Amino acid sequence: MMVLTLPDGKQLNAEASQTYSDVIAQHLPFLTKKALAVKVNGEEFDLSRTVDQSGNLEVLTFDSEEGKEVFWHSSAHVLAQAIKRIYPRAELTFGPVIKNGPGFFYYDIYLEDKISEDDLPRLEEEMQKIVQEKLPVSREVYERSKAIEEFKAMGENFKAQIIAEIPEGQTISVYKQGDFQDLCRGPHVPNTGSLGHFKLTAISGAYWKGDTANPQLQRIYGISFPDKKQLTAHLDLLEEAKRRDHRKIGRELDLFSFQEEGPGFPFYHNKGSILFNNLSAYIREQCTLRGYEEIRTPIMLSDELWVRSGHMANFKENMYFSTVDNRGFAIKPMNCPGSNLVYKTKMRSYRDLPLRQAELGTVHRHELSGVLHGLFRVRSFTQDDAHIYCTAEQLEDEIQGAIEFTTDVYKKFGFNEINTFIATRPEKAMGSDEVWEKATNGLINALTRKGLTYGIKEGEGAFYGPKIEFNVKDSIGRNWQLGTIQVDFSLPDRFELEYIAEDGKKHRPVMIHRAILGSLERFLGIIIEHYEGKFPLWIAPVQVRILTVTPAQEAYAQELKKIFLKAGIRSEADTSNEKIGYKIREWTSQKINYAVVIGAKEAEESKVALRKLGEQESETISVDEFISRLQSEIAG
RNA sequence: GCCCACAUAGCUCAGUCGGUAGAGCAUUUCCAUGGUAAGGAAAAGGUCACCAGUUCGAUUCUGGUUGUGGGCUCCA
Repeated sequence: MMVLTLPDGKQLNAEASQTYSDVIAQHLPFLTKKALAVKVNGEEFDLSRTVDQSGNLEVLTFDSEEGKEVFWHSSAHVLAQAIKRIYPRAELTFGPVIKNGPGFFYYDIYLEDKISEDDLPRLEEEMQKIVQEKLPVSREVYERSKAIEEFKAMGENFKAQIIAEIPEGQTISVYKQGDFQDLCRGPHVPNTGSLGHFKLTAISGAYWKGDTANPQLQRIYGISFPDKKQLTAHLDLLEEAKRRDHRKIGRELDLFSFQEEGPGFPFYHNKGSILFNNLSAYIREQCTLRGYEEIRTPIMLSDELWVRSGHMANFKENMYFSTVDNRGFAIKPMNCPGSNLVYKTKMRSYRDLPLRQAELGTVHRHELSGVLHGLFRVRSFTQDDAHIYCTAEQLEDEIQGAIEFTTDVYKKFGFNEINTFIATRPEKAMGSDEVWEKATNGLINALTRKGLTYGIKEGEGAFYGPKIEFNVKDSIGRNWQLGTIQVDFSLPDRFELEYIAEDGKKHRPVMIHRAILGSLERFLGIIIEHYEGKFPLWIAPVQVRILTVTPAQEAYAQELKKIFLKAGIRSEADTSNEKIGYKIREWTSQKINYAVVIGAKEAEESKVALRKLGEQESETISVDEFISRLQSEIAG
């Protein structure tokens, strides 16, 4: 007799001869349909397994992350089965569940025939058929040599290789469903009928084990949901994301462009430039309020500096170089070395610390051509960077201040759901364990004191110190990684940074690198998509468009423009020879916050007919009233 | 950088089975003088990304270059 404890503390008795399906059918009938697999004492099993231990039992359904993984992993198997039915010569390789990318799962196959996007509907159909066939999924444990032999006999040479590489002592399991079998750790859903609706979302090339020297594989990405409605909802979300694509909106609203002459180097048009400047001004203002000093360091600095900073050793492939007067220079890929040179221009006292040096620094990084992507991934960008020099004792307070600063800024943009991660010591790292532990604890304590929960990204810290990463969720639920706070014990050493402490002796300060928006370019791209180009008034490049009903109001329109300019309101006038309906349409498509329509009546009485973007009604008010309303809205 | 796809007017896209191209929108001009999501007409606008090759002839076929898009870590 086994005793299983559910997450809510309820206990069930089970016979050793029973399977987990039996247990669920007997004790938890409401879960019979939804159950995909079980987790017993932290380990996941198929429902068809017999109960062989007492302990904690969790029934995995699509509602949990782990349940989704099982669902998607089984979906990948169905994809593979469909591929094998249509392309019997295809050889299977890997078919994992993924966290980011164009699908929830993919399957990499080796096949000489090219599969094209046009072939995907046929595969989807076959997958749907496999679900309707309700094939039971069974698990078998194999002995290594037998498994290799069998997969080789099936022509699955990649699978045979994978099996050969499985570490000694690990169980080799094979899952079968109908005419299909695949090597897999599992667990899987009990029956292909437990799966739902599929959509194959992308097809691309990949390499065996990600190495370009290896054979080229074809990768098919897919998504799946138990419910057709959920699938439709997700496809709608993808459509929505397409509508919000910052590259498209950037062109439509005349914000920025890219030119062949500068791949990866954005050109800001006037309106994009205003947005950029507004972001910068906001960050400057906030930095000043929080006791930061602003500096500006050169774009190009001599090679020796980059040797000293370690960038030549660690970052060279991403840097641009130049030779001037027979001396080597590098264009800065980061701002920290320049900031350190400023630090060293005078003897610093402990009374100067913490010294918070901010820089809106434009850096250049040579990214691989294939990864460039609108404003999200560029080769030249401006960071809202800052370097805080402080004593070890001040570290935690400074980190806490930086956290508060960061979350305040995100909230200003309506990013209310913020997730934080701590990236810990990587394998290759500088500094003693003790120092790392202290720094990591400093980060954890600061987060805890702010009442923030955090995830751990094991081994993902920088080589010179641990970091906090901030993630935000945008208006359509997508996650973006934005700022980081990093503790650095290495650069102060390399640059021999010092301050005179109370004891009259020289000490080494600790350095914190922090960026909130990260890259202004990327951040701008994110808020374009987040707001769908409908920026809040305070940051909008154009806040009001003046629309004349007839050309007779042109003079009044120009007068209003001047008045608005003086009042600090960004406006433009549409005095074109078009009907008002046409102008309203244009104004709407430009997503400008307000329209003021002026006809003969308004011009006569110094009034405006005000209409807000997204609203149908307009309201006639005096110019003064309009200005004071806008000013108070801008002030927030 | 690698793989696949794409590159035709400012934008979105047709088209040419090899005989140098077209629409809608935008632009300009004219008419209409208008009240909250497209009034009408006309004109102008292209070395069909770039460089070679094949051909009597290439925007079209072939190769290369550049740029753009989707991928290229997830692990049986």
